[in-house]
Amino acid sequence: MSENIQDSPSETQKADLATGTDFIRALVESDAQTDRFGGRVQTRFPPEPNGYLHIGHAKAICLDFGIAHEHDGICILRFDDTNPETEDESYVDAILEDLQWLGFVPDEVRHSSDYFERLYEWAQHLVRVGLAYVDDQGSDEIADQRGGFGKPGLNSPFRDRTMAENLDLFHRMRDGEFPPGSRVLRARIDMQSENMQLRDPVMYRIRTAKHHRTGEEWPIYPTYDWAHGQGDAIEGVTHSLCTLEFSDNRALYEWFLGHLPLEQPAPYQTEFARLELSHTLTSKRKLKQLIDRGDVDGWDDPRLPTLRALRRRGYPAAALRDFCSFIGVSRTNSRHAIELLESFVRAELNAKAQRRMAVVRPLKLIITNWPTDEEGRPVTEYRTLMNNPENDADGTRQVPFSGELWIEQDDFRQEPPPKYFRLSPGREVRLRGGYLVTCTGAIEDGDGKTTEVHCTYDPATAGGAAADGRKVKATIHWVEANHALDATVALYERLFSADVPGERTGEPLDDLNPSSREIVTGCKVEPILGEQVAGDVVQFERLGYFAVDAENERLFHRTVGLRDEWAKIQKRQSGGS
RNA sequence: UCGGGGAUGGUGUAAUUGGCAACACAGCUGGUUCUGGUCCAGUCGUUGGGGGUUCGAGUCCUCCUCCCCGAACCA
Repeated sequence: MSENIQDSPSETQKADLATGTDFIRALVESDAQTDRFGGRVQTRFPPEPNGYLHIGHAKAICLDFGIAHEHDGICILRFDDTNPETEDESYVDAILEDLQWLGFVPDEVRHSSDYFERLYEWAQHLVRVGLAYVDDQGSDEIADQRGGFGKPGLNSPFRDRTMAENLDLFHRMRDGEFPPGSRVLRARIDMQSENMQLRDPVMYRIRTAKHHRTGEEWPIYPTYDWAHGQGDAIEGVTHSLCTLEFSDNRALYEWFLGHLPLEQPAPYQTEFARLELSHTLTSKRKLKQLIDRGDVDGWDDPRLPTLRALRRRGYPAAALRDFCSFIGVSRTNSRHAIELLESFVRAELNAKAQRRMAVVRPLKLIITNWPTDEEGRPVTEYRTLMNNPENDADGTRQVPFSGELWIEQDDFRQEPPPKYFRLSPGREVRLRGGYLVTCTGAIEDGDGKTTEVHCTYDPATAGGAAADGRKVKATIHWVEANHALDATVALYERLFSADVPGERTGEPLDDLNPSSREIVTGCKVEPILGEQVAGDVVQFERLGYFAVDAENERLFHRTVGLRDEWAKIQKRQSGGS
């Protein structure tokens, strides 16, 4: 199930062009040379188990694991579970599963909650040396006293308690003597600091919620700032990589570690820009809102950027990894075009996905000169088609063919527009892997809608090549009508129509694309598609890549469409630009 | 308002650390092709603004502008 990604070569040519160095790798490299950590490199990936992993996490994962492994170091998966009110075991499992799918195996799995006892000891140490105190105020008062940008804060009236009193109170907090919210332990730093993070930040709060691992053992819980760097130090992390919004927390990270009796050199934090993608969102809160409102079906709805959704949609993990390595890391806030991600998906799938034929919007095609049997039914024969012209090793398959076929409605026009190469009266095209056929006419219903196309075939063109070397301008796909399987196809478009959801109005939901999903039933697919299993991704020739749904093997999710030259031409013709 | 960070084509990332601004995506043109796919060739186009140092500046100095983050007992 898991792949050894360190040893596997880049999956695509593009990935080979990825830059080998970035500012973080340069930093790590220089530390390795100056022997700051005795030549050791260790990282960690620290998700909070309160939501699902998304494409943004994939970037961090590739970085954290990539850097450690490049230096023969380890990367620990650490669940940052310091807030029992929002965290849950089910997310732990989901994160493990998604991480493995992405292709990474943590060298160790830990939890911040493993360190509660050690953290408690260290906190007492800080109290003893006068660097932490118990504040009896509520969160509103503390917030009021914190001041603002350019406005210094006020010292808490409890800031100068004696060490003995602080220690006693802190012990009693731990013993559960006080109600939630009544007291906190604060670091005693500087209420005048221009860095708000340093204005006596809270280290412990009192909570009665049941913790998913420690149960009711602890009535007090460390905050992120008090747990994170300490967890890094306990594990032996050397390079603590996180996103830009934690930049101001770095001073606090260093302050805590600088005042603790550590045996090893302290790890240090480096920030990088988080991954943003056009036409989508990675905010947990907003994602949850989409689900709660019913805009999407759930956390694995293929329109979402969560890893489970991407997997369900058919995005190969290798494409995600290649993409992440290609975009690199920097400190510049930016938003990558989702088209770039898609180009990696196509590159990977073009090489790996087997070809199949499927007709999404069927139109009957009758070959009027096709032989029939004694009972007047069209004779069936089997054509041999390549499973993947990009990879001979994938071999061939037999596909039934007869004089009664389904073709795509788009592939016939009674009156062809300029540059339209497909079927229309009098026009000859190739049925892929079959024969050259010439359209002799079409039947319409009362509303002028074409219901049946009539053609004659040239028996001398079996396989699709004309003996006389004559060329046709189009090759279309088909499915033999009497052997066809019915299927349903889910066509996806961008979830948000705007490049940057919410840029106009401030509300991303205003930019929701109302037609981000179209479910088409009554599709006709070749019989072998009945043998695909959940998660398989194939190319429907001329249409795109499609993934077999996990529960319904006759439901195909469109992973991504093929590049479509004809669509571009039409767009230009309709005066697009 | 204070502090921190950032700005290179349409988009994103690079530039041997002061020496011909490159790569990819997107676009466009053409070629190949039994997928209007793939592939191949070509093409378009870039250092936020002013001043300075220098033979030479994306890179150094200086002023300005704009953008992002920060005032949870969230992470």
